[in-house]
Amino acid sequence: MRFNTCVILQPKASSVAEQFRGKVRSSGEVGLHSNRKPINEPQTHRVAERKAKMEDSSSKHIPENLDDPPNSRLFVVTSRCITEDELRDSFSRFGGIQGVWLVKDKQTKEPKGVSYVKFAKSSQACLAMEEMHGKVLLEGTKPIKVFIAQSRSSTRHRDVEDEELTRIFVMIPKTFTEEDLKNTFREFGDIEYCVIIRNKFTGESKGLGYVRYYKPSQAAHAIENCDKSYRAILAEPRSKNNSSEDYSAGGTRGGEYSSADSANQYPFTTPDQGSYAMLDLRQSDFTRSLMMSTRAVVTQEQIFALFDLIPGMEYCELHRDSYGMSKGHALIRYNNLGSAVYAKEKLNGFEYPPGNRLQVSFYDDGESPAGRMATQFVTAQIISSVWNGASSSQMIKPAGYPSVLSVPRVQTDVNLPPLKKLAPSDSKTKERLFVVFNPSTLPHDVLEDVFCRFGSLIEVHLVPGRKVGYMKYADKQCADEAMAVLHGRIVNGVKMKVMLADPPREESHKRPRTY
DNA sequence: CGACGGGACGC
DNA sequence: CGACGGGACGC
Repeated sequence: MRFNTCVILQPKASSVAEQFRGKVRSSGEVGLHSNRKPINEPQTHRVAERKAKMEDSSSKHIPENLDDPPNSRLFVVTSRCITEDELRDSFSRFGGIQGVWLVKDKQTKEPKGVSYVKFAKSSQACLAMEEMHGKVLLEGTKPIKVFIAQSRSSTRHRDVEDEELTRIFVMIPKTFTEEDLKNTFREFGDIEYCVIIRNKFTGESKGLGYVRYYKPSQAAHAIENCDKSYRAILAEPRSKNNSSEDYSAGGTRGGEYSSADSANQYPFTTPDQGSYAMLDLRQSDFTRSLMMSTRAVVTQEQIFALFDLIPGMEYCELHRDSYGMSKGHALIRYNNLGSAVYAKEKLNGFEYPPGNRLQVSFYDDGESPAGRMATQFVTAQIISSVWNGASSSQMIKPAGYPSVLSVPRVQTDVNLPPLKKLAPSDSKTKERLFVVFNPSTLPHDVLEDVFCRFGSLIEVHLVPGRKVGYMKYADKQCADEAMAVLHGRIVNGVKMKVMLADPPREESHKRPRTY
């Protein structure tokens, strides 16, 4: 036992956050410091299988990786007369000490009253900080101050605040509520609050969240021990926010749409939702009205039924041109812009009756600046959202709607089964297909349209910048059938190789618990 | 040939 | 205020 120093622990506040970190003014210097070499801590290295070479132990480390893992090193301000052994003894009860180092003056070799204590884990360092800060180690000396050491590469000279050590940033299922988040992470410590990052307009979770603990050791414990699939890391402080967060067309910033909730309308166009309330276009007849032209014989009832497939139609009238029956045009109006844009997207070029392509355009032909803006805006949302899973399929009428409307978008040399619903996005993937496109990739929505038809499709994933993608299926047989039917086929002029995907890179993660 | 792996909060 | 050592793997 090298416990020959009487360590006096003065009971004080236990939370670092509450404690006063007063200045230490060490006056006299008692030239008592240990000159012995650093002692090898029983590290958990498994270097055993090396050539027998460096067996003479006591020559190596002070830990090489000073900041590995992050926040595992303490910066300790003490009396100048503290020894390395005394420090080590004081902190060893928190476990995992990898090194203790007293800073000394370069010239005089006198200790400067500051030292570093390296732990194996951040949680150990944090706990030691919380417990030891403010303690009096040597009778008659000032209480010590204990901080997480700045990383060696950092040039900052500020103390690391608890604020930076108590909030973690995690990836969670989109279905998680704040309650779920709290229930998941409270096993690691007392939680001050949980926040889920949501789409500001729709409230839809982005699958990311923050958990604020009361103590750094709790946050560290969570990061070290929570399921790896949460990818927990320390959250960057909010204050020094990245200066450039632009909301404009930011490329991969998709997903800014809502899920359906109200019965007969597209949620992103409900009048009381602010998406583009600023463009006061919702009540404009022009931007909600479509013109349909046809050369074939159609009846008022047929056209009505067709455009009524899109929710929100409030007016539809067919006008026959002279000498009836050979030509006609119809005026259709919806009660919201989104429905009108969607109807145009889906029905323009649609063959009805078969062999006859309908022409559908905006009544104002999209020529007004406001109309163009609105069209672009809503179209962008629709393209990425319509076929995007269970929530959006709610707004599609169950009978016939999808299969009828998707016809003009996809041309292929194979007879496709009708559209099927996507599997819920949190379904477990049972099989993945790897698809190579030649000469170029296909749009996401087209692929979803094609690959969903065998059932249980969870998600289409296109690899950015590559001509390949992955199709995730919740059912193996569905995936196999898709592969059998689609391999080597041509969709919209693009030939596809459809293969089983290699297993994803091993990451030994358990799946997130589902409560 | 043709391979995935991610992340940020209205002041 | 109170901040960064000693010593050198071996293809």
